[in-house]
Amino acid sequence: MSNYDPDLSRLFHALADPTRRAILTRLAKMPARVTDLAGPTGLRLPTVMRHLSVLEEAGLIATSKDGRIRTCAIVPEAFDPARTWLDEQRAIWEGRLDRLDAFVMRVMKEREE
Amino acid sequence: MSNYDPDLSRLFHALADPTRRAILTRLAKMPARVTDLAGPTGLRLPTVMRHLSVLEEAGLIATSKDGRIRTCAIVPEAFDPARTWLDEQRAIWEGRLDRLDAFVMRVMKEREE
DNA sequence: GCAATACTTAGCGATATGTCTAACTATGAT
DNA sequence: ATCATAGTTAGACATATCGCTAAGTATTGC
Repeated sequence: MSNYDPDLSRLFHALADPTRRAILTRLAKMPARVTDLAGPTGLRLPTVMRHLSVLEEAGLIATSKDGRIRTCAIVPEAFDPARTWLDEQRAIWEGRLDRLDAFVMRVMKEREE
Repeated sequence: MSNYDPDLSRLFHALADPTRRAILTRLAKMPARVTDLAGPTGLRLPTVMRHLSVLEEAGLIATSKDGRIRTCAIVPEAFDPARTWLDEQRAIWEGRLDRLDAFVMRVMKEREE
């Protein structure tokens, strides 16, 4: 089970902040510069920088610098482990339902006899 | 856009802790008492209680008390908003790819002329 | 009744998080 | 060379988080 994976913790933690989610949504549309990202948030540049570094350490964005401009881009595959974990939980839960179904079926058959 | 939804923040935050994920995986298999959940974690009861209340406030689990025993159960639908948000991001990103595709197709057609 | 069981509450301490201001570096434009 | 732009670093501050111990309450079993 991947629960104790620190990457997964970092990923979910990165997604737990509204500003960071807004930045991701913005970047999902197209890459952007740091200042462009800061604008809509109403936050100061250093604050946004911090959010960006959280996102980058979680692998959710990649950045590169050209001259004095840093361009940020989303890394779509980075969302996969989160999705996979959610899928796993659902599978476990559904597996439990399946076992319940099997149980009910068995009881019903026994009744027929 | 649901980014500024505090529920979503609470949800992702609840999922960002390995102990809480382990608890959820355990509960996905079947409901359990508080002490049963605490056992595998190696953490003290009050600490586990805190995790449980974070999970409950995020809507991920529901608990009920019978006598002196509190039983915790998973709430599978509670994962949906996280899943939905991830889907939305993917849709936005894929929409961008689609537009890129369309652009490439147009350029190719223009070249043919 | 009394002891054991199963939480629950209160409060402490270390560390992490999210925000800011102030001062700095590097690059581009004139 | 000078100045504006774009980002960076350093440090402060309030609050939140995660773990703990110690001391409660409420139920159950003998």
